[in-house]
Amino acid sequence: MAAGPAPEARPLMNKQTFLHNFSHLNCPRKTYLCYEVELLVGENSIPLDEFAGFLRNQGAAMGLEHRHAEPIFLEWMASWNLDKELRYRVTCFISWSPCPDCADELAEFLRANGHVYLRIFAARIYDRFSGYEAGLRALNAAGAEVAIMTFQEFEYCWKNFVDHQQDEVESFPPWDNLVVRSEELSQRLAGILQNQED
DNA sequence: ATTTTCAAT
Repeated sequence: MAAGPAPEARPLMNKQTFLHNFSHLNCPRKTYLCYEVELLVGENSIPLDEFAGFLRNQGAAMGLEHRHAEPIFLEWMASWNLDKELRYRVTCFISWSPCPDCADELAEFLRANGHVYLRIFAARIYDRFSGYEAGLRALNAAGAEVAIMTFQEFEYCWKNFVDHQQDEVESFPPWDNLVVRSEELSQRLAGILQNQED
């Protein structure tokens, strides 16, 4: 292998931050979003490591504009200038599912960017605002795959987005009832996506 | 924390 430049050390999430924010046992007032991008070439997908990382929503500080995680992510995506002649799959792992407004913004983005396929795995369903069901359906209808994170996705994030401080990746430490809670949320989401009413 | 929702819907 030729010795290229040192790989960019992309920021990794603190272990406690991940466990606290993605757990079903908590309802933190903040949202974390991990993302990765693959280039789709024929039957293959090529991970684009320069477009992988995580972010969180902004706000809660006095005087600063509150921003949900999704508009920030949309801004980042726009800055990447992904080639419209190519096809990409963008995957997000987000600790709260998108609120109605963010779901609409994401749907609008997808309508304007047919070269981007979006998958969203949410740890929990954010149902604080009325219309959240319709928002998730709109996102789904715009072509996004919307799903609940299962053990597999939590473990994947743990391996790929979390700082283990050592070379060896510790195995993901699941919380109580992870599998059951994830399954319940998946059932609930399936009902939301199938339903035509609110 | 026996925390409960991207805080102020």
